Amino acid sequence: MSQNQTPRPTESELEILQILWEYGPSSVRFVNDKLNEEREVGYTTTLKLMQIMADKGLARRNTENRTHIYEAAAGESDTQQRLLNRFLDRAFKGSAMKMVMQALGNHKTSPEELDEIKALIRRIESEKD
Amino acid sequence: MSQNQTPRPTESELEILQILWEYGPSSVRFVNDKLNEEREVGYTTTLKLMQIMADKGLARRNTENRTHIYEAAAGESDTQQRLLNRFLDRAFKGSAMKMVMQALGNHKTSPEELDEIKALIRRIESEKD
DNA sequence: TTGTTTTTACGAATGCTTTCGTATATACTT
DNA sequence: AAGTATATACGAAAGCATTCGTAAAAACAA
Repeated sequence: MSQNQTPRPTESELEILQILWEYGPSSVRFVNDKLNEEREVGYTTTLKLMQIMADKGLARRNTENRTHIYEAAAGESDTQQRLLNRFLDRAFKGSAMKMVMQALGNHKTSPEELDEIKALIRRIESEKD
Repeated sequence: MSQNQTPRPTESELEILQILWEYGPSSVRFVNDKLNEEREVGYTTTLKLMQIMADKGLARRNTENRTHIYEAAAGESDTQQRLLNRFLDRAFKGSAMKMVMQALGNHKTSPEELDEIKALIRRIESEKD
């Protein structure tokens, strides 16, 4: 029997994951410094959170050296997909359409981005075989 | 000085708001029954939640009769928009594009829905003036 | 009127997330 | 070697969301 899927991260955990995804395996010090560019967070607060994340299986850590190095256990896209599905259910009763319409409607989307979406739609449509 | 914006609903509160949006002003009994179609929830649990929602300004209630009637204070679209913006920031660092691509890519979207989105894109493109 | 049902009100327990103080170990500096 | 800086570990406090027990009031039924 293998382990279950990694659990859903809390908001603070997600904030840390974003940093791990962007910069790769990092020390607590590094992550805490990054967090403090946004808002004040105590070092031991970040440490504790990252320890919990390792416990939960959200992050892996290398403890060979004194300074432990943490890395995200799950990929960014996988995690986003899971969070998105859940959010979709809760806030939009599962209607991806409604949500996409809201997102496109209210976020001023650039022409280039619209082109990208059109390209994606064409790709999806042609995959129908 | 007027009141601040209505606060962000928690997950349980959102569940109740969905019912209020769908069925309009409702009693605690009605909402609790609806919730119980999905999962078991005690009556006083629902009552308490709805009282808190009234406190927070998420719902308004009419207390003229013995059975209080609650209604959502904010509209569904407004609330969805606010939740979406926040979710976008947290999970997708604010990139609506990335999220839309994920949503379209992984949710099997029907041809009709794709057409709707194409229509929306055309509308956005033509609004450029 | 007396007992039953339905409703609101209140408070408290539980559980989860976040924050941080303190202790201890390890490395670095002089 | 002694003192300072940096790291992990641990536990507990604080805050918030959720759940529910109990009491009191109001309506209804016999």
